[in-house]
Amino acid sequence: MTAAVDDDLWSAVGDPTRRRMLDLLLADGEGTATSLSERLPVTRQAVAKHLGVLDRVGLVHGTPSGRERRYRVDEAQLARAIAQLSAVGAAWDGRLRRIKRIAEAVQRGKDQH
Amino acid sequence: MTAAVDDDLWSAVGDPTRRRMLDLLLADGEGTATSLSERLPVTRQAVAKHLGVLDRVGLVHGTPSGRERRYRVDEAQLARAIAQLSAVGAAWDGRLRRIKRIAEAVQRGKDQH
DNA sequence: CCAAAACGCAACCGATGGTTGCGCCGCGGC
DNA sequence: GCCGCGGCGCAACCATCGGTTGCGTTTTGG
Repeated sequence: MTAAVDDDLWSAVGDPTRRRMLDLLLADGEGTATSLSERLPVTRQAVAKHLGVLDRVGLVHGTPSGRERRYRVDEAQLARAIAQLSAVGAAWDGRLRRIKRIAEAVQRGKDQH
Repeated sequence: MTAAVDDDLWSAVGDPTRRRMLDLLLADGEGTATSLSERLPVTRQAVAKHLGVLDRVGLVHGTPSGRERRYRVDEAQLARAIAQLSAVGAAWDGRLRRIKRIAEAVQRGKDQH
C-alpha cells in the first residue's frame, strides 16, 4: 500500500533550493531572505518566494522584526516531513526486499529442477 | 553537512504522479503507458512523458514488445534513490535532535538558575 | 534626518506537468 | 491477405513554477 503522503509537504521539500534553505536555517537557527540569498546561488526574490511556499505548508514561520523578517524552522512540521520521507522509502524498500526474496525462491526452484 | 544528493534522481522521485507510477510498477512487476494511465488520474501521454523522465534517470527501463512497450523498475537505481531519501532525512533528523538537546540543556540551566 | 538596507509587488522568461489531436504501425479476426 | 483496432509517438497548446530584473516602500542607524 502506498504510504499516505501529504503531497504539499513533499513537494515543498522536493525543491533542491528549498532543501538547502532548510539546511541553512537549521544550521543558523534563523535567517532572512537576504541573509539566505547571500549563501545561495539565487536572488533574494527567489528566496523570498520559497520562504513563502515553506511558510504556507508550515515548515517555517516568519516574524517581522523591524525592517527584517526573520524565519525559523518549525521543528514539528519538519519532523512530519522527515517521517513521510522515511515512510515512502520504507514502503519501497519493503517491496524491493519482497521481490528479491521471490527472485531467490525462483532461483532455488531452478537449481533443484 | 548536507547529504550529497543527486538532484536528478530526487526530482524524478519528487513528482507525486511518478511516485504512484513507481508504486504501481513495483506492485505489478511491469506495465505500459496505457496500463498505468488506466489506474492514474492522468492521460496516457502524461504517463508516457513521466516514463521518459524515469527512464532517463535510470529508475525504469522500457523494452518494446510487439506493439507495446513494457516498463519495469530498475531495482538498483531505486535502491539508490531510497538511500538518498533516508540520507537527507537522517541529516535533518540529526540536526533536530541536536537542537532538542541544546534546548533541554538551556532548560536545565534555567531550572538551577 | 536622510541615505542605505531590507522588504514587497509586478512583469517577464524558460522549463515542466498536463491536455487534445493526429498519424503510424503491429496484430488478430474474417 | 487485408483491414480495423489498440497501442504508441509526435506536435501544439496551456497553466504553473522557479527564476530573473526593475521599481516603489518602509525602517533604521549614523
